[in-house]
Amino acid sequence: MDDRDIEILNAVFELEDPSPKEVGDVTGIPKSTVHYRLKKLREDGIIKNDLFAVDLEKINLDLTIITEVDAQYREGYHKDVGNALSTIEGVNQVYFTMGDTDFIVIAHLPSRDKVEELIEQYEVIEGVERTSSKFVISTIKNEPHPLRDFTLETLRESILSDE
Amino acid sequence: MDDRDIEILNAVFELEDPSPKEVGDVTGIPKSTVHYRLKKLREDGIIKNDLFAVDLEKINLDLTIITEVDAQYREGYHKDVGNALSTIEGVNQVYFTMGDTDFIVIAHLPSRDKVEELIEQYEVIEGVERTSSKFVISTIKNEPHPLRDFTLETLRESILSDE
DNA sequence: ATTGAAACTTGATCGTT
DNA sequence: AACGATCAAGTTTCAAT
Repeated sequence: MDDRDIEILNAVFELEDPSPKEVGDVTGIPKSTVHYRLKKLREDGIIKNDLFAVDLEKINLDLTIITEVDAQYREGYHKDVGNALSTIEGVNQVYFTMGDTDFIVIAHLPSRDKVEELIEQYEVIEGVERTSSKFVISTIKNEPHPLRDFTLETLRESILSDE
Repeated sequence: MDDRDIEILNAVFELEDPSPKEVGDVTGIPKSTVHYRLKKLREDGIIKNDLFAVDLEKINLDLTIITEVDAQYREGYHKDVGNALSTIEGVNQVYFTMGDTDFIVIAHLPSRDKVEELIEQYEVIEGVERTSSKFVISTIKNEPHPLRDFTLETLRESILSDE
């Protein structure tokens, strides 16, 4: 992972639909070299192809619910409760956070009358003690490519730091 | 938007690196038809090409902070505060939620000593009254393709409902 | 690890139904 | 709107450095 990889990554995330040719055109690096580097980045698990983002609004899945789930502490329960939460239909993100034993869960739903159902599913998980949900009125930002949230300098620092 | 589109969408999100050929092979729909349909879905803004997901851990951006930001209510402040939050480096998701005038903000950072800095930036925004942050110990799930969180039946119901 | 050139695959177009 | 045939374009491979 060197400066050249970062240059390529940056181009990949700036372009909407990157390809060896496009990245090559933008960076001036020959496309066969870009191909070689991208292959390596994929092999190393740093990036994976994952095409197409969806506009949730357009398909009626724009109801977003953010829930704080408290669970009682027990050996291994982070994982068990976390996995149980992860497999519930509509659940998109599950974070296990510091402090009390709790989770932040973000889910999408097609309609408001499914909300009760969803929360019920959270509460029925063994170990879960309390849930507290918020409706999202509007999603102001949701960037599928976190790399786009950073400047090139920050990326360089962050990526090259642990070599 | 019909059943055939849903079939194609489903194949697209099941495959890691979809293409007219692959989708055609999987669904049995001729690739020229798949091409035609995908083009339409793109034109309608339902999907957009957005290649490559990153493993944040591998590039030292795996520190996640979830913050609840309270702002005092004023005409148009939802938008102003939301936009201000959105442009802060590292901020990945911003939700404006129901109830009190508040936001849920998810950010990624390269290191813990940048956290103070981040929160400081939240608090300096005009109208922001209070922030409360949680460190994420582990990200149990974060699915870049929300469609993968649903069964085909739910998708069908949800997508076809508003025609 | 890099790259120019060759070989091959496939995405995109077109014309017909 | 669907799709078979065609072609231009891009991806991938390869050999030399």
